[in-house]
Amino acid sequence: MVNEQEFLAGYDPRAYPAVAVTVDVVALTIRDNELQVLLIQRAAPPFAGFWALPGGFVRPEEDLGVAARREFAEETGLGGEPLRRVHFEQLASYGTPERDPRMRIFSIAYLAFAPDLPEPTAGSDAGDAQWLALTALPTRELAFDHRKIIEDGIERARSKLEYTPLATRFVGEEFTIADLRAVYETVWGHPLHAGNFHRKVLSVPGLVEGTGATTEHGGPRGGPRARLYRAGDARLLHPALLRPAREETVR
Amino acid sequence: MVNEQEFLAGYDPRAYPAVAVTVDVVALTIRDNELQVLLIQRAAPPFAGFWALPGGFVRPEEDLGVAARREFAEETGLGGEPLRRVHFEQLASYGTPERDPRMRIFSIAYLAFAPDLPEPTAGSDAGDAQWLALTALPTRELAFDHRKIIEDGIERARSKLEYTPLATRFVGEEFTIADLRAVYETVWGHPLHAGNFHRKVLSVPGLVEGTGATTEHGGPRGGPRARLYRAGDARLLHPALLRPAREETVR
DNA sequence: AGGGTTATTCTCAGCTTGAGTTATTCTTAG
DNA sequence: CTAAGAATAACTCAAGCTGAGAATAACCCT
Repeated sequence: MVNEQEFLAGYDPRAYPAVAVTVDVVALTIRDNELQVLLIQRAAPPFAGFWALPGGFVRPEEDLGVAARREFAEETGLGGEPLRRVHFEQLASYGTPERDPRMRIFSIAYLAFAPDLPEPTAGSDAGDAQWLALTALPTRELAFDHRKIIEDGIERARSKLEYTPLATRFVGEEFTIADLRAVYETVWGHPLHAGNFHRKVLSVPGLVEGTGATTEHGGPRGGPRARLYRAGDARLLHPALLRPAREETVR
Repeated sequence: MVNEQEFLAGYDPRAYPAVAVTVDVVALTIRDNELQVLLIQRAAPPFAGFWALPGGFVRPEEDLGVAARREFAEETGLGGEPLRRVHFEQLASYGTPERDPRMRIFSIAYLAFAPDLPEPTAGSDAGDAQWLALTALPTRELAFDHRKIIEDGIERARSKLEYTPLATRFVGEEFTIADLRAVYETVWGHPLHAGNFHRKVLSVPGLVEGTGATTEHGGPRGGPRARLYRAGDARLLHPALLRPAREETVR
């Protein structure tokens, strides 16, 4: 047994089997009223033909968050202002020795939240990138431990909706309370009481601020014009917008 | 620009400058009514004489969590059942290119919560390991980005007390409600209403379960014998035990 | 013009919270 | 031995928040 000092001082890590560090991005968006995740189809082994998260090696002088944004941008063709509206945060790291059959690869996963984006095929250099609905995920063959990473990302997203204004990242610059409610219902996967949600959203300080304007028309199936809102300046929601407790998740 | 498949398939990462992956452990405990963190004093450059988190390289066939536990055990001399009572969880990863002057080192930080432990000098192989009160931290010179890592760990601990039974990890097997309250007050850094805390702890399902026994004596300055409790089987607290909102943290 | 749909506002009971109080048990100082 | 001080545990009460349901009004479509 040696301690850190001796280890760092007396040992050349280059003598170790090489390791590599990648970033993988769990990019979530809402399309067609479904939560969708960005996947690319692998062309080469291992896991050729399997679907995988966008990601790749961190470059020598590159910061982790920068690498995650770069990988996301490469696959989606997104840049400039639209890219700035996408929220990135570090999710977790994965480093089981056998997670990649070629060598020891540590992956630092990032979570990205984007408003409704176009199919990524146009303008990107990824031959086979696509948004996939979460409901279609169980039947897909996923590479490496990416299924686990996606599950972790979804759980993070669900809980972050509770106590941060993250939901506003899934909608456009201006939105209605119903738009916001649709985000919560989609991510949490069950319907909410429209009246109570409305009351709650307006009562939490800094969640949304009114623009004074309304939608041009009512909804496609009727109803009055809805008021438009912008994201407020809160970074945490107090009191939080809690999802209904499910007994199973507690124990 | 190449995508992940081409990159992984066509590029030998060994041609890159070598990178290394370490784990660092933010181990928190409560001693003398203060939140304390485990630090070791570096003997060799860089940052010789500075204090640092226990940590070291992840071994070739070693899982991340295992590496974190190993590093913690090496510094504290802890093993067996006492070590099993320590809670470990992954905190975050740090990989800024210039965070270590020698080479590109990615660090995956873990957070550990332990009940009152002895000074780590006895039985460990770390010449200069010690528990340091958080209040003494600002005047210490810390190596690398370890100050930032500790801050992230503390914030994580504070918020995990709210919605998990983590506080029971800072006390012994059996404890009184007052013991538990002391944990919350110490970690959150401000006093709580004893009566309300008592009511709340007993009303959250699965947080604690009574043992039927009481303490042998009353408190050192008087008061009746307190009932003893054990940790319950809840993994999440519903409803959560929220810390009083501080306006500054919200925006 | 009328039926169905939706945004927004109300009502109301039940629950939780913050703050304060009370009864009781125990330690310590005198 | 006794009184003062301290802490546990239980209780009260007002205020705020939640879930459920309903009312109102604006708007789409046929």
